[in-house]
Amino acid sequence: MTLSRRAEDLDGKVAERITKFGERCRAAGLADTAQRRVIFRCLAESIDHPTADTLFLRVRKRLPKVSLATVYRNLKFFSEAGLIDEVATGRSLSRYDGNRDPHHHLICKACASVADYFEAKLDGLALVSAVCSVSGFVGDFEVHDARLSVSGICADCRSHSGRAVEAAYKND
Amino acid sequence: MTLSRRAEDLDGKVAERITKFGERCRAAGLADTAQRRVIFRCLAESIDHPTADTLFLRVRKRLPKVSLATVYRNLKFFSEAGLIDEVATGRSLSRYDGNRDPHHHLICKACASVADYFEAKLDGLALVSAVCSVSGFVGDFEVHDARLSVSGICADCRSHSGRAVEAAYKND
DNA sequence: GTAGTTGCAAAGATTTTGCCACCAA
DNA sequence: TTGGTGGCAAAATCTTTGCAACTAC
Repeated sequence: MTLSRRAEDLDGKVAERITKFGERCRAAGLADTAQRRVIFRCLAESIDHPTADTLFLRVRKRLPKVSLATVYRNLKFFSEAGLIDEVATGRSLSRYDGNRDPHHHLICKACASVADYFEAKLDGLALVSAVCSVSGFVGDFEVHDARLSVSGICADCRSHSGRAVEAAYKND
Repeated sequence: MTLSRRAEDLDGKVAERITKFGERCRAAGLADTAQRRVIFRCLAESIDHPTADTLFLRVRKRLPKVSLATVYRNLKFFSEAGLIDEVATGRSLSRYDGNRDPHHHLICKACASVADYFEAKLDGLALVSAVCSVSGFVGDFEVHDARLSVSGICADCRSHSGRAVEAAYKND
């Protein structure tokens, strides 16, 4: 596994997201700054749903003077503007996802890593449409999105008996 | 809405969980102390998936001398022992759920409140078996559980245009 | 020019830990 | 007894904020 998305993705949707970031930013009332472009690009190119701190380390490689506060601030702005998602992991550390296309998450109970899980059959199972079947509401709750959170143990933790995969990423 | 579960639940599964807590605790190698019983009981009787701090305030009503550290420590122990769940919310504040029966969550983007969502058609077992049609694995990932995280805007936030429901609970 | 943005440092919030007295087994 | 547990306070970690300098529009 690498830190970057698969090549076929990079040439497609990810590249498009990065290209359109500037206009999406302005549409949200946010100035199009160098820091924001790099923060978004680093997140969009990551497949590991990084924490703010992990992303900061990656951003700093391209923008050595960037501050952690700027990363935190903009992750929050992006999230509020719907440009990125905060991942629901059940851990207190916030993780972010630059891919807002419908997909699910595999969350490791041992190392808290998060992997994407695309499964057309589940969309076919009508999970999301079942949830939103009544005009986008469940009772009084206005449904925006429904995702699967699949929890268990990732391959790395099973083979290394609990050693945190995260460790490898921390040395960014 | 109240802070306690519906009466028909209280007389049933919730009461049973509380009754069996002692033996479940010892089975997990944890001593059966007064603090642990109250912490678990307060969580099991809550329907709002409280944060550690909110739960601490409720526990303190029954055990005035309890410390916040004890609540944090035991929530972690209970979670590791599989007695409770940490709720995946996409916010940095950890929330806990004393109900480990299969159910889903409605997570408000505005106030971060979490409500339960029971739907027989989408019950956890059906999801798990759908997800891991091949012997409990998705690729190399060992699946333990699969839940829906439904995000959107809760009734309170829609009617009060964003006022945090949480505020009501904070005054425990 | 002006409003919005950044970096820095400091503060705030959340969670964990060390240590000794105390309690359950 | 005796190892596990709890309370307290301090530390560690994570996130937000105030402010002066800088930048996009």
